[in-house]
Amino acid sequence: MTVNALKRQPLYAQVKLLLLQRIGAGEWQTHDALPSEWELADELGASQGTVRKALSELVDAGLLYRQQGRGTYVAPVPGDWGDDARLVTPGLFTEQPDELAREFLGLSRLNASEDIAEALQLRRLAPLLRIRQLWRRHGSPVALDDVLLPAEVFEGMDARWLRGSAGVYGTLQQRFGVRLKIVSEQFRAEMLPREEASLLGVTGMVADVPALCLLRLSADMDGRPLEWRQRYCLTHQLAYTVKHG
Amino acid sequence: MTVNALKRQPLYAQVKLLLLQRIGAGEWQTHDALPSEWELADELGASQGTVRKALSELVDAGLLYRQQGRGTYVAPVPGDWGDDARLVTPGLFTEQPDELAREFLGLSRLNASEDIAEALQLRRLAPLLRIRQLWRRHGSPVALDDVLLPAEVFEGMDARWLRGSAGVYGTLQQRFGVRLKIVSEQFRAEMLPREEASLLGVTGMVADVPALCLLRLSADMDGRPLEWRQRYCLTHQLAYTVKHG
DNA sequence: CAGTGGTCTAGACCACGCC
DNA sequence: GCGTGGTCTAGACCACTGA
Repeated sequence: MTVNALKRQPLYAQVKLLLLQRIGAGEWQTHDALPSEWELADELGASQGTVRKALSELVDAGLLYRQQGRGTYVAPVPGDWGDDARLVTPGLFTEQPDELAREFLGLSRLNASEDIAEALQLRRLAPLLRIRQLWRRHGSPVALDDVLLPAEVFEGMDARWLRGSAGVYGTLQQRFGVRLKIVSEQFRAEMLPREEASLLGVTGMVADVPALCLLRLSADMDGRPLEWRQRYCLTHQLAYTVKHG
Repeated sequence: MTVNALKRQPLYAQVKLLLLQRIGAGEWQTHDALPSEWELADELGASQGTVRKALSELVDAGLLYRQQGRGTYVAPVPGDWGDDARLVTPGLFTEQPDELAREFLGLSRLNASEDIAEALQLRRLAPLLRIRQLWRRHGSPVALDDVLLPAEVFEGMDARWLRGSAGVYGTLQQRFGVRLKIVSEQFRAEMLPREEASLLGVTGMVADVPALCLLRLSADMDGRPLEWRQRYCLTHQLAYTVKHG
């Protein structure tokens, strides 16, 4: 490597970081081809094998995909359900899931509770952005999201962006160059709280409904936690399915 | 490579498969060191880099672990909760989880329902082994497992083995040389059924309790589905936490 | 056919654990 | 100091894609 021996990081890690930054900066758009492994190797003064190792890790991380004989491409940003999670019929693991329609409900501000401040490594009562959105399947509400983001990091967030089709993760990538990665998720069964029941259209006689409550913590590629998401799912006839590695 | 060019598999894949078989056969025990990368390379007639690639994939798959400067070792078989799942306090992602005690309840036989037969790629009504076990935290029941396995594959299963500390996955590894890997999991919120409520010690006035219902499909390293597990978790004060890769 | 990713080698050097 | 895993290189060949 010509220059970048500044840090005592392995060369492939430096290459990976550099590519990560250039992808984040939008140098290549989704489904654009990167330069070939040899071109990158020349350009960065590393060998093809070293570049290949860096690219492989980015492929494993889901940021790139490869096609033999063609090239290496920028992968689309995963939607708000991630690459591996879907809502399908309980017990049927091979079922093709139906598409969910996203409905943006609102963008507001609030202050971090103690738990959330700790998880996001913020001070208590730190300002947060709250994004609410509803998921519908065949027109019926099936899930409700509360997405909490550190307000200082995402200053200038515009509700109009969130009405678009990109979802929260897509918007963060496009507007702020931040790519989130799920760190940890918690699942619980709860009786659906009143406010959420109302938003999910569960009212009247059948008000006492159990709901799947998902808590998600996500971080950027450097590991800085940036998202706390709470999702209520109606799993009366559906199951929250996660495919493993 | 000297001989093994039989299949049109890459050499590293053949090496990986060979090591997988030798590990499964018990050639090395848990925490035993494998031969060094160079020794394996000599022995198998491959280069160190090729052996390294095979080992790396086994490390990624969780079967081996490495210690720089020391060696490569056989990883312990993960417990019935997997490497990444725990029960912790909701909202606290960094909490150290308390240990769960496992209580074997029984081994019985039944015939596969349609769903299960399909998921396990068996004929309808195929015979299954059913293992029931209870999980306690600080003495209180918190989860109940029904593990269903194809009876023909695990003929000779002995209840005494399952009383031991190895758990289901440990027993399958030790007694049958089969290592399972979680393929997919489904989460739902349900009202706890009567039978499960009774086993979990939820009785009387507070009988109407929501429970987290987990459905898990696992396969061996060749991808053959071999386990259908249903788990009810009491998530009143706990959350089922999954760490992501 | 040329260009790309995918595999493999031999050899080198580094960083770490341990005696 | 020695043996281990961890990195890096240069060069080779294969398999696939698309003009």
